[in-house]
Amino acid sequence: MPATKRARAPDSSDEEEENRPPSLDSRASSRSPSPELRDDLPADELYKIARFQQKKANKATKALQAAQRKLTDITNEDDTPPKRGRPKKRKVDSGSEDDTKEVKNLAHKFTVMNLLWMRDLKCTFNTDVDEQYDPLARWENWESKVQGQLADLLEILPPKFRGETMHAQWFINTFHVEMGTQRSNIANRVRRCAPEVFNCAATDVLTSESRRDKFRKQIGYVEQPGGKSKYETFKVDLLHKNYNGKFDVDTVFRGDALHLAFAGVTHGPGAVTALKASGQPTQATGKCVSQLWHLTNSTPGSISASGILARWAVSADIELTPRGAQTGIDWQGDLEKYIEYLQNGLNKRKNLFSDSSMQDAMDMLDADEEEEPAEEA
DNA sequence: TTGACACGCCAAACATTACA
DNA sequence: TGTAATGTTTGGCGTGTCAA
Repeated sequence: MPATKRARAPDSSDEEEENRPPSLDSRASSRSPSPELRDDLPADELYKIARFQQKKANKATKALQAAQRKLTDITNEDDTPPKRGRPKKRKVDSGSEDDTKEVKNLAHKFTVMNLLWMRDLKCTFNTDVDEQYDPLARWENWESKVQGQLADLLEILPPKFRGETMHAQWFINTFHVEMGTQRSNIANRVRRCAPEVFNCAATDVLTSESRRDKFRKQIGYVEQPGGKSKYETFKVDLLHKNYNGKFDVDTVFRGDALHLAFAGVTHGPGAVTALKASGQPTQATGKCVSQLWHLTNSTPGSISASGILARWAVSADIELTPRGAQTGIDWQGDLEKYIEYLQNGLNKRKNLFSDSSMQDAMDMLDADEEEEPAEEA
């Protein structure tokens, strides 16, 4: 076990704290100015007011439900005085063995196929669905991001886990822990595959310094006038097929490294070698997650995660954290921008794609006439 | 048919940092 | 200072392949 000193990366969610609505605080909504209702208001204004009132009602309901859950927690708590020393781990509540196993599997799949990181996971699970949530406005603010996460979750959760079960402590904890484990596993795997993926010597990716020296330009590092430097989000060599120095809608998310990283995650390290040699990821001899999860198609989340993992694998960062401790790259922010970009592209193609490969998804995006994303313009 | 082997998943142990 | 949170590593185990 290498005992490397590690500086805790600042949580990228901190930045969002200011924009974060106090969703469980009913007093907050009463501070907000209420739109004025008049007879001569146009339909779209009336719609806005209806949404505003609906949100207020939802907030009040949420506050009540949160209070009820808290009361239940307190009631269930053991009231014996705490003993000295490290307390024994208590099993508060738990699902059946089969349910727990299923939740673990769902969390693993969700991490790879939907969101590598979730914003405030525990809050998301305790947030109630906003019926007025608009997927097209998902990335506008913190609240809609949470609703987007919730929508993603509800899409993958079987009916038996929706409702009260997904508010259960054992369920949230299991999902949380397993997302972390899965992140760690795939990060470890992708980095192990890095020499194969990037056609380089093992020593090139061995240390933070060697990766920085050899690959930082490929993952978006640019020097700016005045001695400053930064990492680009979209103008990144390895995201593109045959990168020509600028963002290209025809080749972005087509980089070989993305395909290889995705193959490594879903079919195992052996598939990376096979994909490079024959163009097809061979079937792993053991069980691979592709089989376990019955994967039939890629998603904006999985394509974005492949982009992040491919970049991170050859970055100077030692750990896969929301914000890189060595590079300062906001990995979680970049991930969300990728998903936003891909989803916007897909929404313009009638909201869905059911094709069987990442290539097909990219082909659809290719046809899109979208120019360079606004934040990179 | 069977045993050896390769491959990949997973959970537990461990390390480190942040925070109360 | 103790604990929670987060991430890494690794050994055990399950599964598929192949040769004898």
